[in-house]
Amino acid sequence: MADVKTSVHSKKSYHHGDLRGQLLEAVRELVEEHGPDGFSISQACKRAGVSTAAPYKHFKDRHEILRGVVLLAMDRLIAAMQEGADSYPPGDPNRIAAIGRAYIDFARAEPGIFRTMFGLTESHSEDPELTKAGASANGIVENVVGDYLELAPTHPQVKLRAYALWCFVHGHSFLLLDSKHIEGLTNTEENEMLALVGQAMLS
Amino acid sequence: MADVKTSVHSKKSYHHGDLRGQLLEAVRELVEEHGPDGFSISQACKRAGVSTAAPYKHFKDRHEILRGVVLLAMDRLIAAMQEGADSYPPGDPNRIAAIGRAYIDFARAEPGIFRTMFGLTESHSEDPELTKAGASANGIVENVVGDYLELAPTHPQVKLRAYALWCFVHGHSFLLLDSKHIEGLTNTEENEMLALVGQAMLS
DNA sequence: CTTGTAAGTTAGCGTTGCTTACATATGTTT
DNA sequence: AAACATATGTAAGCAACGCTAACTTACAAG
Repeated sequence: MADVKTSVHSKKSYHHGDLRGQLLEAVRELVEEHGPDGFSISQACKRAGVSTAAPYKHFKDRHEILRGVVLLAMDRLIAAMQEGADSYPPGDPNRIAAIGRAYIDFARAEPGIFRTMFGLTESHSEDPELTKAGASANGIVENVVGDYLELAPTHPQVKLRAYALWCFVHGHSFLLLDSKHIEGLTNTEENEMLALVGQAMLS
Repeated sequence: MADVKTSVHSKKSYHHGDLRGQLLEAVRELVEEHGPDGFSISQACKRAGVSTAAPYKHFKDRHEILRGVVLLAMDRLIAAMQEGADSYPPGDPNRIAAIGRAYIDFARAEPGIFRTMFGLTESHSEDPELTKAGASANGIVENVVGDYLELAPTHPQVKLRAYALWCFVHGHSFLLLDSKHIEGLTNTEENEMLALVGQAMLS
């Protein structure tokens, strides 16, 4: 029982090592296992090995915990998108498809978290950090589209096309999770569709 | 208090008024007011003027109530889409944009319900009625696209393009709710984008 | 050593989802 | 009409949950 926290330091300090981080991880797992609202603070506490009152030393309420989880997920998603983009040289149309694929792959790999990220009723247009993260993701797409069209990322046409692409990829990701996707859509067909839409949107 | 039930007559409602319907309506209102998970059975019971145990004579559990609310919303959405399509003659490209606009307008008009419809973690690919409703909505789009392309609605190319359009509209609707939409996107610009995407996807 | 503060604990309140047992209204049968 | 079966409501209560209050412990600085 006591060996859990010895991972951090030698002393058997029955003050926790990194409870905040462990809680975020526990909630992330629970959300992934049981859906956006299938988790409870109690369960997360049980996983972290603390009492149910402990989290309130680190988070104001349930919502703030979820916010933390979503922020970390945003970082992962943005990193994946950027990585996808960086796997092709600037101007290469494959860059755009790579970003879309990273987005879709993330939704497939972490459906619970993905749902949570875009399911928060409150705080989405309010929270500055979340807004900033969203803008960051949007910026990646705009940069790549701008490179391709050889226009500034702030150009209205670039922004509109980037947004249209985002709509498509986002919608597809969500429909995938709801199993509403077209029957028998193979991976190659999906890639073809991505390419087709990208092509259509950027010509 | 008692006059509520006198409205209905004999055959349909045995005992009191139409509690099932009243509960569905109460939950719909609550979901719209407080978000997909901001409602409680207790509150709905209070609105319907019954005890908290009454709903369980009509619904198995909380989830089944939500399912009923979502099914009714599906009917409304499908009706709106069909109405949008019917406002233009077959083959008219405006038909496609009209369906998309109906979809988006629904999301804007009933954001809480819209979120709920596509936020249910379980039962989406499982529930036959929901699947059927989803297929029905999909069918509307496929029919219109098929008419336009002068191909059968079951033609692979029709299905793929219809799906791509749906992805776009669905994604845009969701991003709208999350206030992630492009800044200063006017209605006319939105319509232009709809037309542009429709054009691009159907050429 | 004393003391302040950060980070845990226990105990408990109010609400929720749901169940069990009981009460009542309605239609059908006799 | 009386009895029954069924549909539909209530009352009471349990377990789990979010969150708070009050207390306790550990560490670190003076």
